[in-house]
Amino acid sequence: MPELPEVETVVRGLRGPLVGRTFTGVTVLWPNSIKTPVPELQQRLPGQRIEAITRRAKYLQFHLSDGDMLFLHLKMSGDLLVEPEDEPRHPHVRTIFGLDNAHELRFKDPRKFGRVYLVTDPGQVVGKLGPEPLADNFALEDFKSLFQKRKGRLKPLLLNQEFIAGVGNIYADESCFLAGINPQRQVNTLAAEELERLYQAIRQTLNAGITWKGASFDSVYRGGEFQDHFRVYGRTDEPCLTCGTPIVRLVLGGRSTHFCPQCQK
DNA sequence: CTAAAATCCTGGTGGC
DNA sequence: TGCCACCAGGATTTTA
Repeated sequence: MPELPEVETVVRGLRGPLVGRTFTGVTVLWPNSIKTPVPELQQRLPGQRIEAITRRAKYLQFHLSDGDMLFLHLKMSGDLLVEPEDEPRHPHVRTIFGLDNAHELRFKDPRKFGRVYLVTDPGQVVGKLGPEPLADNFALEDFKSLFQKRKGRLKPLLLNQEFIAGVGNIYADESCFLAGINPQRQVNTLAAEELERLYQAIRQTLNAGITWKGASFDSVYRGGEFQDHFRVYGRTDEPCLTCGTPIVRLVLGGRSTHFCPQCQK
């Protein structure tokens, strides 16, 4: 559920406490989450300083002093905490990164979907991702060109990270509503004017999510307030805020999808 | 090629 | 109140 705005919020919160710190060790409590061989991770990470923390799609990127990149993906339920090493750990902490200031970076992840990668070549992790929708140089024409030769329904395509990066289930539904486009639409039938509305809607929705510091609910990520501004997501059978028609829920591409059948054509 | 289904997981929910 | 079946959901893998 952490999507682009939630991950961006986490990244911004971690820069202060972590940039300039040096890792001292790694404790792995749930080995399935570590996508680099654990001995290699434990051998290479200690001694590396955090030069910068950035975001790509829904990944956190820790730029390290030896040229390595540490990637963390929060997936469904992940969260990151910086706490004093003598403070008791929450039982859902799965990986512990020791720091040089008697603190620890703790990867808390109840559902165990989160992932950790340490690589020299970032392309191994993020090489196939589509463009960042909020990048300054991501223009309307770039967005339109993504749809060349594409088929299928709109919703699954928006969730495809190789198509466009960082959009997840919530922001896809909210963007379709704002654009007035039914998520079931075949993308090869979208008019230029509709693509323009969708481009603006995606950027506007993601920016709103960042402004509200992401969405918090279902005991997942906490701190943001975007959940109070959902127009369709999770509002099944409730009246559309524009026209009063009950919001419809159906499953598209295996994901719950919410839309107003009156406002979205 | 597209598309759907299965997979990984567990806290929360709804039914009884 | 307690038990339990069921579900969400990002990304990957498998099957159609």
